[in-house]
Amino acid sequence: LDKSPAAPVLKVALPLPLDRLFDYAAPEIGRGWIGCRVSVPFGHRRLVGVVAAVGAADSEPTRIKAILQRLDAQPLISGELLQTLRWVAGYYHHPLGEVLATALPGPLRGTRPLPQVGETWLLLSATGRRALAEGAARRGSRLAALLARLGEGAQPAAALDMELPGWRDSARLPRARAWFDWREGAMAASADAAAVAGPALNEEQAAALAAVSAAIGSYRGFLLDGVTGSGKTEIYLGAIAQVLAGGRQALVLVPEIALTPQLLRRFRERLPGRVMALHSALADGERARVWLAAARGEAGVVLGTRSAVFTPLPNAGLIVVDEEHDAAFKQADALRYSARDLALVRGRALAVPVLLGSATPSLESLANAEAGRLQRLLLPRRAGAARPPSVRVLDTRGQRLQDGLAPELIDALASRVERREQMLVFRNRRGFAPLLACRACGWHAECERCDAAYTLHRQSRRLHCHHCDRERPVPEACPSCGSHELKPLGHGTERLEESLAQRFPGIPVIRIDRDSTRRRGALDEKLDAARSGDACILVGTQMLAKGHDLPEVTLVAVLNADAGLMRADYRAAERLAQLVIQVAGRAGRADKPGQVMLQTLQPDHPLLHTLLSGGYPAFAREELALRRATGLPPYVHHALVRAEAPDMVALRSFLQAARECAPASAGVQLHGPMPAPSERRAGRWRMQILLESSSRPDLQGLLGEWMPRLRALPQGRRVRWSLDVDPLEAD
DNA sequence: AGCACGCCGACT
DNA sequence: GTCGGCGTGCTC
Repeated sequence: LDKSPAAPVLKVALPLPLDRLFDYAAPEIGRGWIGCRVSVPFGHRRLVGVVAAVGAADSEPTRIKAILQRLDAQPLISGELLQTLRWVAGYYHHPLGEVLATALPGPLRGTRPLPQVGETWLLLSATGRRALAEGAARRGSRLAALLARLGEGAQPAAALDMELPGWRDSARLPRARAWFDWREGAMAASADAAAVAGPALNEEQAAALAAVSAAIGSYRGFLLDGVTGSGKTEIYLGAIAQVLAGGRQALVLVPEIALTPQLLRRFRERLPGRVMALHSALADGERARVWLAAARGEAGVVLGTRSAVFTPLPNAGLIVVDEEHDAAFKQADALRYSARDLALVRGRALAVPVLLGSATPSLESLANAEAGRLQRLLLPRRAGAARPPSVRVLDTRGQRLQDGLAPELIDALASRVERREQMLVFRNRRGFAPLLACRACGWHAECERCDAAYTLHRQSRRLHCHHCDRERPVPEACPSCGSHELKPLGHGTERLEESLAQRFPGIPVIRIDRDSTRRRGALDEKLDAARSGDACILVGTQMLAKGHDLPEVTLVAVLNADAGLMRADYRAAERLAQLVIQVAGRAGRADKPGQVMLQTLQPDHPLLHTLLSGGYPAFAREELALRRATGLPPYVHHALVRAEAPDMVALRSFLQAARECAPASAGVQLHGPMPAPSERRAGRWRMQILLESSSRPDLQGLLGEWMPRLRALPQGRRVRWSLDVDPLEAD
């Protein structure tokens, strides 16, 4: 190989926490290498990196090694995506190599050849169609479900994996084997399926869609602010259909929990053969195939969760972020990006409209609309003329609660049980009881490694720490005084399920939380049961509040609605307001008005008043004014250096040194080091330094100077630390 | 991040 | 006498 000083080298970004590129030699170096993956020798290992640039070496020529292998003939990451990922590395002050590794699906981070893009599709053969027509499969069987599904058109195997677990066994049954045809290849396989027509749009919907349509072909940010049930999805589908008709791609981001088979089915019915899903439940190989299909422009619509924001879109036409206020769009570890913010960054770079939708927009997006950076589209009416639910506040001060429920709530539940209706009891604590305490001496079970109480789980008969996942058996006697009077205090979803089932034996109680839906498909079984319309009481956490349509629910009860207001976290009010509105949105339809009951110890809280009298818009106005007056986001910008270590002294000395080496900047205030909100977690002490500025450029400028110094601090070796730009929690 | 190198305590 | 603790330095 030519190693003369003038020879250009590849500047390779490697998946390491080192903020620089490494020089490698290769034959015929030119710009065609940029964005290609290469396997390279690195110390005693071999790594796969991405060529970020080509140019003159800035390391000693003798130290430059040659690459081992070029993995891509054509760039895998190119154009706008590469540009955006560079921007991400800069904005979040994260090494480019790690950013690239985050953006690539797992299988593409290695040296193995790229998976075949063509998906496997399953469709009915002629005998299969006859079998379907004759009802050859037993009604209600998995085989019958598979036949029915394929009767709608060909299906990708991956979609069936999600919707009909175990379908492969059914398809292989000897008597049924010939009913099915397998096809390798493009989505054209199902192009014969006819699109299901959508409902006619009302006036506001038509206006909103027209505004988005007019923006197709250039960048424009929209905030689609529509109450629950106002038909935001119809706007998405309408805009996507137009984009597809123009031969362009659409990217749709949804929170993890919202990407259910039902949503997928709805998209697929309306846009047959065009929708590919991208989410964490997919096998790695499948994710890689969808990603590659998008990169080749073959995927028309990519519907995915947070990480799908890194999907390549060579023919981009539109980006949608549904439930844009949802915290799940912010990655909470490693590279702490906000998929919602990145959607806007990409939209601008791609020159396509970006549609942020929510019934309860984030205050960030509302402020952006206020400042003219987003165009606000309002859908103030529930489609189909459904009435909004009425809301009652139940003051539990001085009340005698039974099983954690106020008498008025019990009456309300009882009357609906009698009428065989559906109700939903929301409680944001899973487990049986949030506390196990000793009646004799006041001791309570506390995690040894965190500053948090153990939650009692009765089903598993264990104490469970929700902060570090540690589990231990329930003690027989109080470890402090030996008394046997250990008593569960408080009511988690598990306990509510039990007590409601006892109180109302004639009606099924369905619990929906992380514990009860751990098994694959369990959530959908439970939601299907609820959607069947049969009378039941649904008990659950946050999971119940998000997105699922439960039109038969006539009563929604929120227990401990104020729990969030006790906390110092300045976003608690926003989250509570969103939660209340979202949960309330689950209740009622046109012919069955819904009732919402909020059980609280703070019935006079101003937030509740504003929210109940003026709805979310009034709350948001007030809260934004408060944020502005008190100098909080979105009117100032935050960055947070978090650090944790088992050794408190090492932790302090790192953050002290960090603070001392911070460059002075008139526009940026530093606060701390101070203890993190939960000061000890999983045996580690946690502290942080908060940066605050009304100017993003000032904040970015400081971080740009500070981060390299911070990385060079020797004290940093003994702690785990990270930077969070635009953190969701900052106190 | 890994991984090697290097200098000090308790073991076959 | 060695096995192994983790501090520190380096990786094109």
